[in-house]
Amino acid sequence: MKLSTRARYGLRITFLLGVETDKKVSLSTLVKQTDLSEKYLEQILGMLRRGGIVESARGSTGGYSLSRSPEEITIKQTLEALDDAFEIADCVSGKCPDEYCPNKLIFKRLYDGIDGILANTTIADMIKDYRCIKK
Amino acid sequence: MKLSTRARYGLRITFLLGVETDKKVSLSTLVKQTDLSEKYLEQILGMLRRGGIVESARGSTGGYSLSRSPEEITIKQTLEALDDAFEIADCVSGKCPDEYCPNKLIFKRLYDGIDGILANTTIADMIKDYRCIKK
DNA sequence: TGGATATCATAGTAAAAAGGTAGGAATTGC
DNA sequence: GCAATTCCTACCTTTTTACTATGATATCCA
Repeated sequence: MKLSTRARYGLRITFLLGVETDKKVSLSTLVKQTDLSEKYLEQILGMLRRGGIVESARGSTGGYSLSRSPEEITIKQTLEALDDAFEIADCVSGKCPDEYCPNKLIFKRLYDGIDGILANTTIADMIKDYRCIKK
Repeated sequence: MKLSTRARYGLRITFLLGVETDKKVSLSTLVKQTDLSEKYLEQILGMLRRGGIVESARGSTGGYSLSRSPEEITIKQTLEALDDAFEIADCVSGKCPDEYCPNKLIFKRLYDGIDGILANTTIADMIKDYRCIKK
């Protein structure tokens, strides 16, 4: 039940792009801000792009930016783009072979709790929170 | 963010023992009820015992039983015995090197949500839920 | 038009974790 | 003493994680 490091980095990157709304930020700039290797970061950005979280522009003045405003990007969407399913167990998605699985209800409850938080928190919230603790 | 299979099995075993309160259940009986290998099950039961969830009696009339009543065993305690930390990220436990980590607040929120559910649901609740869907 | 500066796609790889298996020792009841 | 049980722990195989590395492709601009 841990989040992958990729998910954590990805969330952080999305946050960084959220702070710079509407500006294209190049990979090399993000490398400086995160201390991650260029290639690894690139891979994570690729996932975020394919997941519809970020947009990219190629060429010498290219870079990355959020595909929507931070208010419209939920943490759930971001984590999903990074392949982090947060699907506690197969019970929840109905793949459980056992119709009367005793775990089913508790897992469902847990899933709904997590889902509610992730789906109702956006990148904008992260930014707001951050500005709050920085003061 | 998936629960380990060990955690799932362990929870299920705890549930099974909860149904048979105060009776000693032997490993071989549990094998029949779960379709898991004897040795694997034994390992899981060992963790539950060391975690204070189940008690065991050796010898030819031995077996396993819950160490407390189902009402007094939370899902959280059970999962902890099975090494499933559900500690989303190090941020939460204060091991984050970055004092102003932008992920910190969202992860904290998530952790608290999960923790609240797990700490307030017991094996007795699982049994009640189960009897409910069985009807 | 060519080269500098970007992103894009994907293969490879070392280390760790997950998911078991296996062998044998210790305990208890009869 | 012997059968039935739990206990301890080393080992093994497969999958996943967390990167690294290589090269292709696109765009701007002098």
